[in-house]
Amino acid sequence: MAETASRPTLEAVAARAGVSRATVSRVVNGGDGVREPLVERVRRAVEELGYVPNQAARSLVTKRHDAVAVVIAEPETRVFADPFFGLQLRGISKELTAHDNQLVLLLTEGRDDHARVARYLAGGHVDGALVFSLHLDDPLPGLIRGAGVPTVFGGRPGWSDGTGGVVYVDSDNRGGSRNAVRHLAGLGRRRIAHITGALDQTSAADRLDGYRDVMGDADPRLVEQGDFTPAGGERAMRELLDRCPDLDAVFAANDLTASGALRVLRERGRRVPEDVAVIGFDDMLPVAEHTDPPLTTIRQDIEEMGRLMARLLLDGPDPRRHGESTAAGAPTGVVLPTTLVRRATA
Amino acid sequence: MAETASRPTLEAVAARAGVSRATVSRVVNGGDGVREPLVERVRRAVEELGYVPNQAARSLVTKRHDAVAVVIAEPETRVFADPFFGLQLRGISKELTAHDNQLVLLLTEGRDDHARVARYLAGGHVDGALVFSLHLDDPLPGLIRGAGVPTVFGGRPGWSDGTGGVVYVDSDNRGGSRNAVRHLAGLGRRRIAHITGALDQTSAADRLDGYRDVMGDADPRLVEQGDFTPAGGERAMRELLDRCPDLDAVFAANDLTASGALRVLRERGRRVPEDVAVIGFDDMLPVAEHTDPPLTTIRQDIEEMGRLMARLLLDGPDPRRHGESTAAGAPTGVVLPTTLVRRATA
DNA sequence: GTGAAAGCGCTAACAG
DNA sequence: CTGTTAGCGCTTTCAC
Repeated sequence: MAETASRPTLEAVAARAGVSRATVSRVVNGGDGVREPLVERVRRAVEELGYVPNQAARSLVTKRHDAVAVVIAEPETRVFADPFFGLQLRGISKELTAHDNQLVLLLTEGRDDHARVARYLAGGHVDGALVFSLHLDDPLPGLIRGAGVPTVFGGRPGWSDGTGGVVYVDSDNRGGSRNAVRHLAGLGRRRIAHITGALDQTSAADRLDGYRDVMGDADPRLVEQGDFTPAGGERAMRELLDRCPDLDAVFAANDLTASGALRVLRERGRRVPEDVAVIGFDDMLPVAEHTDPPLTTIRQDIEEMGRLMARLLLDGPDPRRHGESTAAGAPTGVVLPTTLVRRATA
Repeated sequence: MAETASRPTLEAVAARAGVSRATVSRVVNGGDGVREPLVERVRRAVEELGYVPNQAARSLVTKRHDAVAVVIAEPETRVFADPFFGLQLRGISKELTAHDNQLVLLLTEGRDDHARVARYLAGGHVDGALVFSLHLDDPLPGLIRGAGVPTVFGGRPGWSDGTGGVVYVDSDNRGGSRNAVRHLAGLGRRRIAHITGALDQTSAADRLDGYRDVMGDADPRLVEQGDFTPAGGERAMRELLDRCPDLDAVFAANDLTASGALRVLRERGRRVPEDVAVIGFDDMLPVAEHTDPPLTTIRQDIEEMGRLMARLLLDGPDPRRHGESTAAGAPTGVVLPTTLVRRATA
């Protein structure tokens, strides 16, 4: 690849404006403490020369990079199969942009990549990291914490090993789940089944907990494991129907799962919502609006989660020594509310 | 946000290994021209100290960044609604990683962002750019070419203004399209309709051209405009059915569109494929495998497109003065083949 | 083959 | 308020 063409330096601008490099630097960085006429002259010189600061030189002295890494683990599975991460990225990007930070995307596919990511983060190339760690046993979070970079996690990490101080943003999975099941119960449904997500992710576990909160010690055969995919939803729905033909409602761990369940329900001749009411989770528009019939679901504001993660990283609580307890001693998780969106299935 | 903790420098490693900074530098950068025992000593020192080169310092002198920007315009519309960009990103990421390059993600949402991106690219922060420009009238490509950064476009740009030398990677949309229509014709279908994509994108235009290549001057009422979304597919399908109740096949511009069309077909009581054969484009697995019935479609290897874009940027033809004609004078577009994947709808 | 020295372009004390 | 002066950590001639 080609080298970047040589661009004008501070020196050049200074010469043109007839001032010192330091003055130009001051103006470029906000212009405080420089008298108006000079500011003006420098601005013009910058303009005329098309000067853009050299970030490398700046970083070298400031030790800041104005860049944040976004680490997404295991794209092979879900990533981009549903729009989840895309939306999250959008939120992150907006917030970072507003703070003049760049987004360095790190996608990982396995153990080798973990080492690579850890090395990169430890290398101090970025000011912080936003990490999506999907699985309970993922070694990545540990590596990352070891790297000593301020980090915010997307979704509650599974390894709450008591260290506290882990910063994360999550939806109120448990509460939303309760809401869903209560809604179903309010509709008069009594045999409410649940298709879980991949239970090695806290979001799935939390949603299952929410279901149990409301259902108490209901028939355990009403719960079947899914994996957040339509195919998993189909499989689980078939299983459930065979096992409990009398079920009259299904709460699916996400919209994709619900779409699979819906397909099986139709195939088996159950009317939705007359015979079986269905409710999903996520409110993934392209999915939820186009199932047949349109899906009632629990909405989480995914883009906002992304934005919040970035904000937390940039202004966050005690970012100096992330990983320790804060002064308050509290683990700093932020949980966003969910809302029920009613369409046609429940 | 916190500053990056201070890490060991070249100097420290040199001291520890009992050599000069220059020697350490040589070893770190491949170790050519350094005698084996010394290499060994330095390696150990690096290891023990956990030394990682400071990229900013290196860039400052080499003027290279080992970083590539990926610019995705207008996320609001399609991006991440279908897995297209995600897959592409994955391919890009893999290739960049293999070349030790970082991926800087630039998402844009409007005119303001354009200026921002142009400034960033012109600022020489990255060694090159991978750009997805969706719309014919997008000003972004122009701005980017003006920034003087080596660039590879994803999808054939619409503004082939005769300058030549534009490097891009695209699927054989037109050929794939012909293939689809011929397949339908081979099945004995005669009234083959086409639901287009958003026609301000070259991929949609090319697919329409392919359809016409085969259909010649067929009934123009068999073509209805869509927009690459399921909703657009539904709308267009309804229209088509009203206008030409005798149609016996539909070629949709992408799988999402086909899924919408399928829904309407079912709703109107047409059996697929008996009454109406349907074929899509993309082979977006989560969509194509789970339509009802599973969708026959034209596959394009999206991840490979991404990988190829990155490869082209990194080793590309005459990258020094991108934008000019190459020695051969040819515009350097790379077009990837497509294949027909037969499932149940055609 | 190895070391010494000179910057890369910028910011941050510190003087003036 | 503005200019002068040191480096930031690294690569790269250029001698030895």
